[in-house]
Amino acid sequence: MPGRARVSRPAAERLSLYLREAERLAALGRVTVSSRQLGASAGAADAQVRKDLGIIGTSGQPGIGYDVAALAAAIRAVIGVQERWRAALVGAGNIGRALAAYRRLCEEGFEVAAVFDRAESVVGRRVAGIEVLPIEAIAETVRREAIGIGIIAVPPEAAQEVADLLVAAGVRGILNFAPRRLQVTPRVPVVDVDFRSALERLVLAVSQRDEESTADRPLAARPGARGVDPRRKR
Amino acid sequence: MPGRARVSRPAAERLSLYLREAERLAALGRVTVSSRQLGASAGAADAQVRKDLGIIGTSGQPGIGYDVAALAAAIRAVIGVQERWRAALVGAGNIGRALAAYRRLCEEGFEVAAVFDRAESVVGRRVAGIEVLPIEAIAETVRREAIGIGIIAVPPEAAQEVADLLVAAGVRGILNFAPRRLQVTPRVPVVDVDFRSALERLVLAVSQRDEESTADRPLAARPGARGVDPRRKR
DNA sequence: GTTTGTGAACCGTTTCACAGCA
DNA sequence: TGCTGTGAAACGGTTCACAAAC
Repeated sequence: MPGRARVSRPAAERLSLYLREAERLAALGRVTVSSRQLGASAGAADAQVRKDLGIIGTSGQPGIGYDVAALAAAIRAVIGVQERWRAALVGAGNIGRALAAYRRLCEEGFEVAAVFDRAESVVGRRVAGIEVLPIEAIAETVRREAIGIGIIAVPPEAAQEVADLLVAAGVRGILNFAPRRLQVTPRVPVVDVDFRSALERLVLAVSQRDEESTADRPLAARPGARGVDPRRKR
Repeated sequence: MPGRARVSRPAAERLSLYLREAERLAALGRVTVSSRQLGASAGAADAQVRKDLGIIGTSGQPGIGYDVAALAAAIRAVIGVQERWRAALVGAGNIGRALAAYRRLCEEGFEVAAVFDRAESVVGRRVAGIEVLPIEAIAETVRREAIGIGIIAVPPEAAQEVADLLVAAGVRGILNFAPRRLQVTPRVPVVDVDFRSALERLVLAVSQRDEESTADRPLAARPGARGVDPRRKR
C-alpha cells in the first residue's frame, strides 16, 4: 500500500534529499546505505533518518543498512513521482525562461507542457521549444493537456490573478515564484520559492553569526550549527 | 540597540513576509497595522505575530496596532538590510542570468557586483551589464569589491568546489541554487534554494491532500490547512 | 563490531487565554 | 470595543539510549 503516511514539512524536505543521495549511490553501483551516511547528505542525525524511513514504511537490515534501489523506489512512491507530472508555466520572463530551459527536470519526473504569458510581444514566440500562449488559454489547455501543476513566474501584482486562473482550470498544486502570499483554497497546496526571502534569511543568519562570535566566546561548537556535522561519539 | 535577538528559522521566514506587507502598506499610505492583518499576509496567527515582534523588540499600541514605518525599519535592522549587500554570482547559465537580470533586488538592498563562470565561451561576455570573469578571479575580486555573499548557480558537480573558493575568498554567506548539500565551515551560513526539492514537496503535498479527501470525510476544515485562514472566533 | 527500530525524554515553537491599555 | 503583551498549556519534532538483529 504505497503512499500511506503523514509526512511533516521538514521530513518532506529531507526525503527529497535522501532520494537524491540514493540516486547518486545507485548510479555509483552501491547497493546499501546506512542511516548515518544518508543523514550526512541531508544534514540530519542518523536516528532522524531511521524515524523518517520508518514513517514511510521502509525498513533496512540491522548491521547492513537500507537497500538503495528499494529506498529510492519507496521515496518516489510516497512523494508521488512514479508517474510524470505535467506543469503549466505562467510567465515567460527571466525566471520562467530559465525554468523552461532547465532540462534536468524531465529526468526527474517533471515536464513543462505549456507556457503562458500576458504580453502580446511574447505570445507566439517559442521558449525552450514550446509556443507561448496567452493566459486566456490557460483553462482550456490545462484540461486538454492533462496538466497537474501550475508554476507562477509572473510579477507579484499579477500573481493572485494567475493563481485564480490556474485553480479554476483545475491544477492540483501551485509552485509560486512570485514574492506574494497567495490566497487559494486549501484543496490546492502552494509551495513558495522566494529569492528575496532566501536572501534575507541568509543575511539574517550572517548577522546572527557575527554577533555570536563577537559577543560570546570566540570558539564554540553551536548545537544547531550546520556544515560537516560533528555528531560522532555514542 | 538594533540586531539584538535570537530569531528561529521559521520566525526569520515570517519576518521577511511581515516586512513585505509593511512595505506594501506604507506605499499605500497606511500608518498602522494590526497583528491579525500582518499575520494574514504571512499565514500566521495573530498571537504568533505579536510574539515575533516582541522578540525583535518592536512594540505596538493596544487598540491601535503597529506603526508601519517603524515596523519596517525594525525588521530591516534585525535582518541586516539597512546597508547594501554586494554579491558574487557564480554561474552564468539560465538561473544565473535570470538572477542577474532581476533588477528588483537592487531596490531591496542587494546588488550583484560580479559574475563568474568557468566556461571560456562565456567569460568576457556581459550579463546584465556586468562582465563575466573566470572563476580563478573570485578570490581577488571578492576582496577588492568588498563582496559579502556568494550565489552559487552552477551544476551540482561543481557546487562544492565553488563553495570552497567562495569561502576561501572570504564571503560571509552563501545562497545555493545547486541541488547539492554543501559542506562548509559553520562560520559561513548557507541557504538553499532548490527547484526540484520544491517541486517534490509540492507533489507530496498534493498526494497527501488527495488521500485525505478520499479516505476521510469529504469536507473537513483541516487544522494545518493553508489559504484564507479561518481563524476567527475567540 | 555494525546498524536498525523505537519508546522515552527533551526541546522549541505554536496556540490559548486573559489581563491591561487606548 | 479593539488590540497588544505574556505567562501557561499544548503540540510536534528531534535527540537519546538501548534492545534486537545481522
